[in-house]
Amino acid sequence: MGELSDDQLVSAFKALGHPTRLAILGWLKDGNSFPPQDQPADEVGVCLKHIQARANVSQSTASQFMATLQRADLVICTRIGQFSHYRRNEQTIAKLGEAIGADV
Amino acid sequence: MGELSDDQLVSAFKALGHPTRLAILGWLKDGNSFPPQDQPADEVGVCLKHIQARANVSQSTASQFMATLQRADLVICTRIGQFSHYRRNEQTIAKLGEAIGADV
DNA sequence: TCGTGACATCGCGATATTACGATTTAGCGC
DNA sequence: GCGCTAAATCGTAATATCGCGATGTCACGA
Repeated sequence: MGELSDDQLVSAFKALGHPTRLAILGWLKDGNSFPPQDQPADEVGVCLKHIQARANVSQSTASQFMATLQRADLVICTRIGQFSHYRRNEQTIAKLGEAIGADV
Repeated sequence: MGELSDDQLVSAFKALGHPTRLAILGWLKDGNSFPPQDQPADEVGVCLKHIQARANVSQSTASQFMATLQRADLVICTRIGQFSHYRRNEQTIAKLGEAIGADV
């Protein structure tokens, strides 16, 4: 369980430096607050469609937001059939919290 | 001692989402690692000139970096005579760490 | 295999950020 | 006052990000 590199820190901070992406990460704390879906949200994550609906952006924008969060390792994507499910990567988020005060 | 608003979180993350600004905040943890100056660095902060020299950027760029960090409340500026001294705002940094996991 | 729905990627214009040199503002010593 | 230095601000070109519609890819069901 290593620490986050400087590059990883920067890309995580960059990803969080946008109001909608920051909000999405907060929403994902309670996956069951989203509409029901075939797979349980608290296991496999929330379907992109539901994230898009709550964020009120186009499909492509929602997809790109999640790709940015994923590149920063802040979320994990699980694809099941046609659906992409996103859930928080609590490990990275915890490391980020630890990095503040230690590295930062 | 309130918490950070969403806007404050976003602007703090945005400010940290740049490798040089992130590095500067780390450097400021040990003000005495900079060249000596009239005022003690661990009391009043580090002179902009020394930050500029270590970051290896132009004077105007260094000034703007610090202004960005200051707008995000991550550093405090103390002007003494002609010199602007910058030190970490540990209070905001601590709140930011707490916000990760709570809000984020 | 053909159509449909879910998602990713492309291409684009609009906007924001970056980093710089030049200029301005202001403090200091003479 | 004058010159010198420190720092903020201005103006700029280059670059990156934002958000969208259009297109491409893939899974599913009829």
